[in-house]
Amino acid sequence: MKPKVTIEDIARLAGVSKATVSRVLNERSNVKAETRERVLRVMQEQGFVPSLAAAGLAGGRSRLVGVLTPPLTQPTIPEILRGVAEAIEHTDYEIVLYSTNASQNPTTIVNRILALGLTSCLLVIQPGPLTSRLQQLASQGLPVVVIDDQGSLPDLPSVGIDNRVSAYQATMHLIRLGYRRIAHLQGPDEFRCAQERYQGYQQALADAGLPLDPALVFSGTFETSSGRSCAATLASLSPTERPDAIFIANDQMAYGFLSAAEALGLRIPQDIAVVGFDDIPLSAHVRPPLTTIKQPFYEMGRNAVELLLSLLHAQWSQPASSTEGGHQPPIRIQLPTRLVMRASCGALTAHRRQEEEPSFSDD
Amino acid sequence: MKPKVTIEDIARLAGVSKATVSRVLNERSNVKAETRERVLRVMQEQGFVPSLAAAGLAGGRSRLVGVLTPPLTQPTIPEILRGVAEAIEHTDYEIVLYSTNASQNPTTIVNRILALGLTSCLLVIQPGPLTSRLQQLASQGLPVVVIDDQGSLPDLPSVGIDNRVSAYQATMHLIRLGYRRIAHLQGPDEFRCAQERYQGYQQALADAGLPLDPALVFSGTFETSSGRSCAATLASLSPTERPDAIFIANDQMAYGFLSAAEALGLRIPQDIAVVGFDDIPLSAHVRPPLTTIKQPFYEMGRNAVELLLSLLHAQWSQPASSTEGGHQPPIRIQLPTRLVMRASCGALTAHRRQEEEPSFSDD
DNA sequence: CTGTTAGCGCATTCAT
DNA sequence: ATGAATGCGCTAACAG
Repeated sequence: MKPKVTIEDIARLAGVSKATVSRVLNERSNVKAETRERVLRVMQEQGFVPSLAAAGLAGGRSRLVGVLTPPLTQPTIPEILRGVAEAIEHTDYEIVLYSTNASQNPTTIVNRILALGLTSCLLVIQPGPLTSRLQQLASQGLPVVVIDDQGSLPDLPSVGIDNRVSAYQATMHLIRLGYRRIAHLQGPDEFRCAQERYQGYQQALADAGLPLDPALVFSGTFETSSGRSCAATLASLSPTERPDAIFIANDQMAYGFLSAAEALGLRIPQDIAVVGFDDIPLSAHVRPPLTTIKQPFYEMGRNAVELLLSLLHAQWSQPASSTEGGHQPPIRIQLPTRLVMRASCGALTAHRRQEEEPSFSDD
Repeated sequence: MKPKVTIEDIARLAGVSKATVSRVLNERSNVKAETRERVLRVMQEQGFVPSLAAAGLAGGRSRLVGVLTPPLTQPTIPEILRGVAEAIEHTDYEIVLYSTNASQNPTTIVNRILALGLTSCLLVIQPGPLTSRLQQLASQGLPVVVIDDQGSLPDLPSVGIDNRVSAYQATMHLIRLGYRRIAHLQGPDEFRCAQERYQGYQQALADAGLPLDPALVFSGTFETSSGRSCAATLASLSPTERPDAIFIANDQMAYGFLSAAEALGLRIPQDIAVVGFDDIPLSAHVRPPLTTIKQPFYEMGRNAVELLLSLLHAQWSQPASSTEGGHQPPIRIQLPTRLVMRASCGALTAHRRQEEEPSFSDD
């Protein structure tokens, strides 16, 4: 079908041995400059591209990175993957995509991935239930990097954000706007990020000398429905009992809150100001547009790839580093977040800025 | 690091030759039932999974499907990819993801993909500029399937929708609601789907005995800004000149229209009813929620994979089918679309249904 | 039905 | 600095 150009062809045409061609490909050992150029030229002419499959097999070092993701329709994922793809683009690696749907056991998948022997390293988004398995693999020497946009922060190389500080900023923003009775809708306790965001909320109140009213702290599931029931609860309170603002631990719940609030006659932000967390694409387009903490998803993807590749290369350099965990201190890349101000927090009620008009990006 | 279990191990433990093990793996030739079971058992015990890389190399038939996509942040893509991933899931193939960003020449990428020799077939979403290159490859025998959510309908195996019929439905829906002066905002002429949608619009008017007023047909770019300028134009018309409804060729432009209309004081749907095309996730959440034609993106992904794999297997079965194009009739899978009624078309103004309330899905 | 023999395209020892 | 030989893990002809 397609007469693939092989190293052998190049070798013949350039009048050298296959080994030499391989040498100029991998730039490892020394090749006389003149020879190298000749080989390179022939490769150019023939449009030669080495077979990743064969190279991986022979060298034992596959240049495929496995990327394990939740369903791509989860709103945070595409932007992360865009960062991953862009970072990979600049390397000679390729992405093997393993997109899991909820119905399958992730551990099984991981095992299958590894057994296939295709990929030599793994990038995992939202590790969730398979954290322990990943830790085991990592300690056995498999380069693994975790992107924890949910902030699970396992004992693994990871990139993510500082949830505590970010939540602090969100809460403090409300405080600065003059709100005093500030509620919080938490994520589920199992998520470390939920705890951290709660801590940030607490800390902000404390620093501002505001009391922490347990009656104003609601527990949610990170899903839309939690937002709705929270809104219902607040709507049933008398205006004096009711908080004047709320920090909601993720945008998804905030959507539910907004939508239910509207139906229940609670005006946002006049009756209750809202700040969310994540800044997924929809957040700019709900009514009112949601003030929220922007997670740098794209950058998380990029950084994760860079970290993963550096781990991989480090492993290739140091051949016999203890088969069992060399127990390197787990690397953590923490990216800055940013408060995105929109209408839901009430900051723009006085003087709306054009930038914050509901407009849709042109792509 | 990880002592991979090889065929050789299995062969030794099961007391057979490597070839036999390979045979039970590929289920091609006959193996005595007893032997097969023994081998299978050993494989189970050892947790053996054959190396895709090696199998591909040796057999010349890689089980990796290359998937070429625009940036994942384009709103139609994640849902398509979800379908692709799910379909692949059920097979023993894996996905190699090539996500392109606008800045790179897609033809170069395609060449690189093929040269790598990793993948033996290609799934292309939104082929756009590289259609001719793909056709060439396909005629050389490379299994290629195109998902044309933009409806470019090349001379290649493809899955998509019937844009003409769908546009007809959209327009006819407005007509049935009683609108008589119905405008259309077109996509760019280069896109075949834009033409087809325009034809559907025309046909609907004709069938209803309504005149086609060229002054009510606007040309756009499929981007948000087109929607905005179109809205501006309509706002400048006197109420009698102004159309009472508009069919917009994609949702993206409809967003611009909605957003600008609001700013300009045009009420949707009271002043102008709007129907879009695509039904991307945002469409349920803009104000007012957008009535639109739903493209079955998920199913498109699934069907594309199935078609691609069937092509691939067909090729493996018929060994020497003309190196040059056997010129099979280009297969086309056409999936049904569906009109999703929301508020922007005015159909719900009288009796709103709960289903159409702005609510957010719980996932 | 099953074992034996060759490679797939490349990286990596050895030699020279 | 370069060539020759060996093998990665597997499939695909061959033989028997």
